[in-house]
Amino acid sequence: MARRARTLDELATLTGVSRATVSRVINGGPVAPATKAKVQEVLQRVEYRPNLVARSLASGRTGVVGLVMHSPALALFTDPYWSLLLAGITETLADTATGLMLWLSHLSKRDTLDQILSTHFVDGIICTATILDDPLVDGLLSSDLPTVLIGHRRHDSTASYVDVDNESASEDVVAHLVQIGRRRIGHVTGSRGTVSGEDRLLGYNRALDRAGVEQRFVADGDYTIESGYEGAEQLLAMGVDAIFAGSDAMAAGAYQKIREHGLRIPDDIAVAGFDDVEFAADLDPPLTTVRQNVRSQGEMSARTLLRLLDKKDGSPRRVILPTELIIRQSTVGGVHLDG
Amino acid sequence: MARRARTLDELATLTGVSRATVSRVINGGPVAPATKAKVQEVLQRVEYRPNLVARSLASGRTGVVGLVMHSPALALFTDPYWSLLLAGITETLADTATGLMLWLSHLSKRDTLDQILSTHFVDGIICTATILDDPLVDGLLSSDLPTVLIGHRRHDSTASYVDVDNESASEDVVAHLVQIGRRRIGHVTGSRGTVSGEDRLLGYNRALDRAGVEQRFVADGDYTIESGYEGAEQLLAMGVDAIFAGSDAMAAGAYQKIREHGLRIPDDIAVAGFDDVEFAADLDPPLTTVRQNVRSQGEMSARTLLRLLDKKDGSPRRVILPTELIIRQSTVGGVHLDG
DNA sequence: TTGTACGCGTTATCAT
DNA sequence: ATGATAACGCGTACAA
Repeated sequence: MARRARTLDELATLTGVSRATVSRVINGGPVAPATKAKVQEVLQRVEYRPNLVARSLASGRTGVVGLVMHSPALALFTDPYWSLLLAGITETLADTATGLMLWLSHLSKRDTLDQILSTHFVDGIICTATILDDPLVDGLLSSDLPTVLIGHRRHDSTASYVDVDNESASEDVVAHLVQIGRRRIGHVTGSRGTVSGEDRLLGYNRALDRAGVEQRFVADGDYTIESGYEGAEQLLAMGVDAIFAGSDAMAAGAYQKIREHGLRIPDDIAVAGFDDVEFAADLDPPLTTVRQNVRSQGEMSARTLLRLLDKKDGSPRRVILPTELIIRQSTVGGVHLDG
Repeated sequence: MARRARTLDELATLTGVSRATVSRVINGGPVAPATKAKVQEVLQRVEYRPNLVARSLASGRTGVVGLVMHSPALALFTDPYWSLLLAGITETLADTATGLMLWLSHLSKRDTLDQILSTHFVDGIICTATILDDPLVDGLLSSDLPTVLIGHRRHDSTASYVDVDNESASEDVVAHLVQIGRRRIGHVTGSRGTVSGEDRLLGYNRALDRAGVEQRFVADGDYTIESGYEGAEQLLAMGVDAIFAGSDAMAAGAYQKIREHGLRIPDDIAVAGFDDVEFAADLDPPLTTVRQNVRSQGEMSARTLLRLLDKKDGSPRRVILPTELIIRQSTVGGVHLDG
């Protein structure tokens, strides 16, 4: 076994050419075929591994991107949303041998921002943006670090993001409830102040506006099963005949409350959710909901950032991923839609 | 607002001292109180952020550690084991402002190893080691990169690891089954070839050895609910009066099969699991199992690596975390233990 | 106490 | 096509 060469200089003396030439062989510069072959032969033998830190210092690029997932720590490790996102991102990055640095929500936003901006370890950042006004997001956008947001459509002309159209999707759900004859439609909101929560509420209102329905029944939730349970309580007291929950988890909570009241789904109360998580189809009755492909949101965010880094035009890129209304028995009972 | 200074040199000219002195102020070298104050005053104003890449190249350390989680991608984002581990690790690292680079299982082990070893971006590695013979683990251990293994007790004198004593814990479970009068005790193993699977099987055998019980009933599983269901089928055919499943998920599968056979738990068949996942206490009847604190395994692995990096003595550190036998109704029925 | 100067391992810009 | 050589930004002996 040949001793492993650690630096370009060692390789240079080993091959008898200059360090610059070895570098060219590795990075694909103009080299004579003969010397190229000679150097490559040595390269095979000595298991040379370029020092990426040195390379970064010289080239200004690291081949590593950062991922910021700032959310209540508990949700981060409970809600499949985050792991699906991570799955999509890491998978895409692996294709291009791009490394990933992770910032979770253990630090304050201020500290996280500081760390990211001083760490010149990353070429760009993917940042989940769940709340409306986020100093971390603002800080990233006003820095010169290429950034892609997930879940937040910014009106800033400089921002790149990947998102789903929560508002339109919610509008579709509520329009569906109207179409099946419901008029007293309640909404358990997602967490107020979050982008998705507010947008879904907007969609609810817009659908009713368009349908000419005036009465609104709104209870604030926070995406948890419990808040769905409690929100349903409030809405039932108002005499609703349908509940659009801002998440499937809250819909599950509503199911429980509705059942406790001795009411039937959908005969007495139609129920719809949002997310199409795994258990949505297993509920009794199966839940009408909105499918959003979280994993592909992760993929797209990574792809978007890579493109941003690749071409040097800093023009922002915006991606709105499609959603799909999944109609199940919680709104249409046993009725055959196409019958 | 003052323009932000980007380098030590800029700070030097800004303050009128040399770059070295500025560096000393930042890193705590010997500096005269007067100049120190002067420099710090400027430091406040200009939002200087040290370039960690350059610092790394000069100092040889990066302040970043790597985490390798190589497992079937599906399990990675389904099984709470991984997210709990990640939670413990990231939380601990955040305390010391240590960064985290993540390698998931999207690349082959060979490629992953190559990436890690050439990336001089990390000072050390935390690596989950689930299977017995893992080229990735071997590669890391034979490199000069400080490495902490999770879930794998290596006999190599150089290896550091954090693990639970699967063998003893399993022995305790089976001893408990013996103690409540069972003699035909079956075991649905975890995935063969994995450290935990093999160790838990060893514990099963050791307990029966000690109890003088000769008959063994073993069905191979793979930690999934389905394999527990099928393993129970085999064991029931052998006429067991107790089933020790290598995981709670498999125990849940066994419950289902036992119920299909019209048998009662624990009256006809006592059942025990391993992990004490969330749903274990909610099963009917609640499941006797082994609690292992996965989150603290994550914490300890991070702490161990940090210590390894801190003190320069390369002496390996081994941590075996305690487990706890949680006795519930799936083995003892309604009997009061202390009654 | 402070400043000078070298080194870390690359990439990139010059000449040659 | 190739080889010096200057950055890249910082730490740190060493000298002053």
